[in-house]
Amino acid sequence: MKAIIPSVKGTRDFYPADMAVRNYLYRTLRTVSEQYGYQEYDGPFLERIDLYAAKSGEELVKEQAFVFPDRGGDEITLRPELTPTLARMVAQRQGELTVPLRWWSFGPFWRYERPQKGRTREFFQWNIDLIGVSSPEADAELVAICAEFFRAVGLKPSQVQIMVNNRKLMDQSLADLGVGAELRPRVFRLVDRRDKMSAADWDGYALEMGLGAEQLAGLKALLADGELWRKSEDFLRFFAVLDALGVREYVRFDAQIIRGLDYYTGTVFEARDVDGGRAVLGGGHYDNLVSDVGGDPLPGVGFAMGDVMIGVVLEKYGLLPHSGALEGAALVTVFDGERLIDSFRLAGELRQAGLRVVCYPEPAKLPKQLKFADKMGIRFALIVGPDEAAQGLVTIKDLATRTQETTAQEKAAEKIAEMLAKPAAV
RNA sequence: GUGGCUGUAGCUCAAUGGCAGAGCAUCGCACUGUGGAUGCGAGGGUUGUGGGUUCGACCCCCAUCAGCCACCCCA
Repeated sequence: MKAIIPSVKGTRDFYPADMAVRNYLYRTLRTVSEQYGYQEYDGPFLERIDLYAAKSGEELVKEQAFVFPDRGGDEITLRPELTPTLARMVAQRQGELTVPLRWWSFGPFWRYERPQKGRTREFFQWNIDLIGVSSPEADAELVAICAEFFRAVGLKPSQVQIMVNNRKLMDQSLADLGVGAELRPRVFRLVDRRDKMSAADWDGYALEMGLGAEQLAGLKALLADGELWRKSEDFLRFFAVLDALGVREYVRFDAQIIRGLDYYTGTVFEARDVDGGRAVLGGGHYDNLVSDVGGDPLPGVGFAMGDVMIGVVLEKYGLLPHSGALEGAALVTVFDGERLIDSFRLAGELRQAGLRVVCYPEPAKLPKQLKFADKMGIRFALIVGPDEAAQGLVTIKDLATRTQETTAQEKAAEKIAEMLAKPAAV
């Protein structure tokens, strides 16, 4: 191959088969979102850098956003996340929006990261938030939506688990251990890193930051305590909702889940491939998001799921749709040069009747045309040769069932609908 | 941004420093009114790119780009 201009690093080309996967995700998460009464929204793909500088932390803007000057000299960024945009949109119309808001979105985002498996520089993300209520039930609803999505794509609780914790509970538990308030944020970071360090290093790090030996022992006991949530009234209510919604089996308490983001103030959760440990989505409860961009305080809970990692996981479990097929489509074959125009005419009539129709664009041998239909996943092939043409007939061949019948051309659309209704089997 | 591994046909991969190959896929033919099989055949390569060492480089060295892995980060 010579001199093909390469694509931008970390971007993906969406061939029809890839596009089918992307649309499958979009369709599925839309269905789940809408079943819970959430409304779709979106913001601009370009934002002023100030929007993120105000909030998300230095790392995001300085290291991981695509930033460039526009012709007027303003610093513009390709959006690396949606939450600040959401906060602004809510703040701008805070007086007129009816809370609680239930909003979702699916669109492209860009982060200037080093690409690897499950991580690209251009990706799609599902964002879904419930804003305006602060209750364990609201948090549970979002977690339930996660679980419903997993169920909808065929992921089982044995394959993916949503792990939940609560920062307030952890904060209180640390206080009970005698850990001072000023030290607790650093202990959170420590907890967040536990799987990334050796046990010895982790212990050393803990002691170094000022934890006493008995406090460290207490912390370890805390992290290992799978029943810690039972001490929390909020958690009891939270899990009761998940029970009621029938998704309890997807969710489990894990005191080690902290999440990196500073703005989470209560419930935090992330979902992972059980056999791989990589997070496919994450979210939590926040109290101050809207006030951070200048609005009045308004609590909320939400999560974000990228298309890349969930795609990797679905692929791994063989849950991606084998796409490419032109569902329910028909191919009108071309018998010879003289009848080419008749084929186009028939194709046009069938389209008028509501069918998805491909017309072979030139005369060719019948086997070749049938092979083409096969490879394209087109189920029906229509043949009008001299025999049929003389009587205004058409032969409809069902490639899936290997059967065919000949009918009047006017009845072809009807006949195909009839054949479509029958399961293809095979 | 840091460290490491890997780049050979569309795909998966071979080839002691000595003639760049196979399978699958694609296309054609067997097959002028019937598809997934079979057989035969064809096309397809500046070995990621650019330098260097060597009589000679897919192979060794340097750089660069890309993919992957770990870190970082995970909005």
